[in-house]
Amino acid sequence: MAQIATIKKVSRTLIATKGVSGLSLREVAREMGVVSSALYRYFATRDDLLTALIFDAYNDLGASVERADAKASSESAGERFRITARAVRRWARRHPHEYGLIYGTPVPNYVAPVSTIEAATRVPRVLSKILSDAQEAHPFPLNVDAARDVDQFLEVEALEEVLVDVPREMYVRALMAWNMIFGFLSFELYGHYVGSVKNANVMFEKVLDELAGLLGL
Amino acid sequence: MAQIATIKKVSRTLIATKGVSGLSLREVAREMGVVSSALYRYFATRDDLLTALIFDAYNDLGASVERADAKASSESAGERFRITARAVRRWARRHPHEYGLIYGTPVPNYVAPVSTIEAATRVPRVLSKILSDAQEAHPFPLNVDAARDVDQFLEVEALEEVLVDVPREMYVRALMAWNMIFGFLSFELYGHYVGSVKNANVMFEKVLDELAGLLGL
DNA sequence: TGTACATCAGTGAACGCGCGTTCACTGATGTAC
DNA sequence: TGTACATCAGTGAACGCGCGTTCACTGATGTAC
Repeated sequence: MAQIATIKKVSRTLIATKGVSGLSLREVAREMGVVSSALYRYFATRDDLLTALIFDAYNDLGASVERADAKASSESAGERFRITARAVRRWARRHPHEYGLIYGTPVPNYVAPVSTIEAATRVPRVLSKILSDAQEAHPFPLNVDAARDVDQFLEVEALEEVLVDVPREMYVRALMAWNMIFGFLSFELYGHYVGSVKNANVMFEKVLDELAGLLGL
Repeated sequence: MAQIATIKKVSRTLIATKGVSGLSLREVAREMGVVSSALYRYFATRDDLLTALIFDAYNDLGASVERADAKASSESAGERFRITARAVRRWARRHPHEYGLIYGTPVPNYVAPVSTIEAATRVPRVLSKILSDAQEAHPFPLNVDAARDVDQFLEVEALEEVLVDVPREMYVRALMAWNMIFGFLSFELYGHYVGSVKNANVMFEKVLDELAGLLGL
């Protein structure tokens, strides 16, 4: 295995036990049975390693979700929505610390490079495609008011490249659904459902039902 | 000012610049012009200080929200809901790092003591009171199905103590609204709306409209 | 009113630790002629 | 086929740093008789 891949793999298991702030080049090196300065051949700095991990996390999540949707291509839009949302959740539960890397509290003073932005849109793109397919199959009655001032508070030009063929009337609800899915996962993974939700699997399905209703799926 | 209060105050400003993981007793001491061992008179360990800060954050947020709702007591339920949700958001934006302390990625290996749990329910309690008042004033048509298996996946006994007089049919949507508000703030504060939402104030209002609709407010 | 003692807040040195990063280096492997 | 050289992966010592925590201590303030 290329050393870069090994370093990243070890880093991921380290993050899984100690959290992001506990990731240190020295410990990665120790774990690999190599001297710490050896890693500088592959990553110029600790932040560069972090960037690579963040980039990979977005892409790994994105690829999982794309795969799930591809397998569900013959299903109804409502079913596709649920299947892809479940894929997001499955990935998050399997990789909680990588989830934290991309959706948790940002590392102070760390600035994500532009390259991660594109990777970050893979999930929204899938959800968006489902919405536009649904709208095409049987149009959902749209509230005309909902589109009127949307350009006042949303970046419509940028959004149009992700929410392709999704009517502007749906933008707010589409963003809400996206946000709700990740908000749910943060609550689930970070323990805020302790004492209120005892079966997150079922609760997630209920939330998906509500979101599907909101989106006309 | 009692030294304990000073230590906490300095810790909060330190967290605000360096993040939670950057909080160190030595730096707090330095900032106070005191030797680091002096702090051990007040906090037996770094984690104890962290616990105090988390406890305070929940209570500070809870008190803000309670105050906002108390001032809005003569408003309609829909207006009270919006006012208190805005109070949550205002607090979060003014104290982003304390928000992160309680709703961000948990500190690895840190276990919150039971005492924080009660403090954490202050916000849900306010939202819940608004719901039950609304239901009393003009009952919202409830979907009977929504209450049937609720005890299968929710901690109904515990929830009944927070969601007092709120019909079980509303539990799922009530939890969703609570989760959505904090999910929104995490996205806003952690930069996930960069490139899609350009005016979070307006977007937040749209989200509140949708949630109010869902809750029958 | 004065003395004796206890309490309290903070001092300063030290412990052992881990970190990111630099730098001159060695030794193995691959390439060119 | 053999020699000379370049490339590559990793070494090991060192830099300067900050951390949490312990411990015996000093000196000021408060209290009791």
